[in-house]
This record gives sequence, structure tokens and C-alpha cells, in this order.
Amino acid sequence: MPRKVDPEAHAAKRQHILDSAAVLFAARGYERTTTSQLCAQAGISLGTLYHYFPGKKQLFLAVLTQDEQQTRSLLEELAQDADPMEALLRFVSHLAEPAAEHPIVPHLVLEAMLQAHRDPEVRKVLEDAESHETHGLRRLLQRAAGSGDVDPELDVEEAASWISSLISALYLQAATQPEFDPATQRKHLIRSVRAFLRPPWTP
Amino acid sequence: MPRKVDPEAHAAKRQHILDSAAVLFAARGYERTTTSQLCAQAGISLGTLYHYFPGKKQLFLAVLTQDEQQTRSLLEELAQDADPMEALLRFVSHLAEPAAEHPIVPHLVLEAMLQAHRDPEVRKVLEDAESHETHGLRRLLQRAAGSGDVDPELDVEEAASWISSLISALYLQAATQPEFDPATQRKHLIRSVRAFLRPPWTP
DNA sequence: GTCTATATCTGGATAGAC
DNA sequence: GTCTATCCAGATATAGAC
Repeated sequence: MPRKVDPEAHAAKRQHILDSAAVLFAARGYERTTTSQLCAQAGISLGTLYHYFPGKKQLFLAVLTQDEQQTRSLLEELAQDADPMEALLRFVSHLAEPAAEHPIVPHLVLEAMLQAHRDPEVRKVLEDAESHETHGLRRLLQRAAGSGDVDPELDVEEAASWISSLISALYLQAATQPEFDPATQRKHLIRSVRAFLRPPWTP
Repeated sequence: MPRKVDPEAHAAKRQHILDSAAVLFAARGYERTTTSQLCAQAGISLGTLYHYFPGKKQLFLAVLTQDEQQTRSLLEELAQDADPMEALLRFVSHLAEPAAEHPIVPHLVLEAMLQAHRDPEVRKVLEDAESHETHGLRRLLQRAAGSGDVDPELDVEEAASWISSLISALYLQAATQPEFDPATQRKHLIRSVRAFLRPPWTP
């Protein structure tokens, strides 16, 4: 038998703490979530929490950074997609997906955005995610620019940034107006992006 | 000479405190802004603060509600505008204006949005503002629906809500990406709204 | 590794002199 | 009306037994 089964157990528990924390941070915000609430939610005690994380802030950062990788693979795949416009819209759709799947994500994202402009560490984490997201958008947009679906007058960088903020709009609405169906919102988002890019005079 | 010059002085000082507080709440958020910081910014002492406001939270609410009236008059005016689509776009532009004029407003709005879903009182304040804004949008959209500029397939309520969230998108971007010129963003917003509403097959 | 007990600090709010 | 001094609750983080 192996000498150390601990590592897996450790990782599992750590993940459990992360998941519990995400719920609370999303629901109550960073500042209003206390360490004892975090412990209660995870079913552990204060000492244990500090055994797994050096402090509340590091825990928060860990929550934010946990699933950051999965976007990259899709981006690679889409880069070689046949139809550029199709690829772009699929990427947008992908970025909007978490908002619909996990109701807590929008709140978490907004919370992070606000914290970002007060705390340098949070800012860095967010900027990294945002930049590589916008970078992906720009590349796809660049390619799509050849087709007749995109207004040649548009500045690519500006357009990418605006589309990025359209996605944020969906997150905002998901967070603040839960009465609207995420699927419908996604439909509107896609319609908006397509219509925004299209030349004014018609294809 | 009048017996009581106090009222004006009182109002002036109260306003001064409100203005100072707005800056801090926008920059640091509600929770991280301490009462002593509020006092320092306003150049007063703790006792004085509590003389003018019953507490930190009431001060925050007062900041949020202070300039809420001015939208109504414009709405009345626009309701009788000749060109419905033009009126709608002007209203949208008007709602987006504060984001460009006062750099702190976007942060304040976002802060309020997040607090709203944790604190019932904040929620009520925001809901009132939001509802009468969306209501205005709906009315204007209803009128514009007659013209050929609006896709008859669109659900008016859904569309109004989505446009509202497009405006929020501009606020979000203003708050998180100050490197982008607000005027340009406003241009994109108008383009987005117009394009979103237009029938897909072309006008 | 996990807990309990506790140290330390900071925040909002109050009391009461001037 | 304005200030200073202070109270008290609650937060993060640590110490150290088990």
C-alpha cells in the first residue's frame, strides 16, 4: 500500500472548502463573509481553515482562479474553425455559458470586478483572465473581418472590447434580474453581437 | 434680518458631506469605507457626522437617492417627440450620460447593485429607479414598434430589459476599463441598440 | 490534522463637555 | 452644533492541546 494517501484527501478537502467558500462569497460578498461563516459552511473549524489556506484573502483569490484553464483549449479549437463568424459566435456563447449554468457565478464575477479596483492582487487575477479573453476575441474578430458579415469600418480592438462588455452585460443581468431566463438572454446576446458587427446598410 | 439662517447652512453642510461620501463610497466601496474616513474627507468630526445622519447606512442611501428626479422631466418631454426611434435613442443616450460626465458614478452604481442583493433597503431604492427607467424604455419602445426600424418579432418587455442591460454594460466598462473613451462607448451603445432592434433581413 | 480558547485589533456608534 | 473620549461588538488570526 502506498505510504501517502494524504495528498488526494488533502486536495479533496481543499476543493470542498473552495466550493463552499464560492457560495458564500457570491451570496454575501467578500467583506461581509466572515471566517466563521466560511468554516460553518464547509463544516470545519477555524484551525482547519487556516491549515489549508493562509488567510481569507488567499482563499478568495483561490476561488477566483480555480477554473481558468478550460477556456484556452476551446480557443485553440475554434482558431481553426472553418466559418470565422460561426467560430466567433460560439466563443461568445462559451464565455456566456457559466452565467447560465451556475447561478452563483455572475455574483462572484461582479464581486471580483469591484474588488479588483481596490486590491492589486485581485486586479491582477482579473486582468489576466480578461486580457486573454479579449485577446481571443480579437483574433477571431480579425479573421471574421474578411467575411461580409463584419462592417469594415469597425475598429477591431474597440469592437472586441465592446463585445466583451456585452458579455459582461449578460452577467450583470443574470446577477441582478434572476427573473429573466438565461437562455433568452443568451439569444439576445448573440443577436446583439451579430447585429452590432453587421454593416449598417445590410448584407 | 431673518431669525433663522441655519436651515440653509445646515442643508449646505449636509450636501457637502454627501458629496464627500460619494467619492469615498465609489472609490472604496461601502464596507471598506470607515466612518472616520468619511469624516476626514468631509473635514468634520465623528460627532458632527452623526449629527447630520443617523448612521453610515443612511448616509449611503442618501447618496444613492440624491439625484433621482431629473430623469422624469426628460421622459415627459420625449413622450411627445415626433420620431419614436429618435426619442428612444435620445433617452438611452441620456441614461448613459452620467457615466461619462462623472467618473465616480459608474463605481457607485455597481456598488449599489451588489449591495442591493444583500440589503433590502438598498434593493428597494435601486428597484424604484430601475423600474421607472425600464418603464420609460418600454413606453418609448412600444411607440417605436410601429416604425419599420423595429423587428415586429421582438417581445417588447424582453427587448426593454435587454437594452437596459446594454446601458449597464456601458457603466461596467466605464468602471472597469477607464482607458476607453466614454464618447466612443456611447457611440457603440447607440449602434448596438439600433442594430439590435432592426429586423434581421434589413431595413 | 483538527479542534478550542484566546489575543489583538478595528469598526460603528454613544456620552457628554464645550 | 461640534468636538474628544470611550464603549462594545465582532472580525481576523494565532497558540497550543489533543
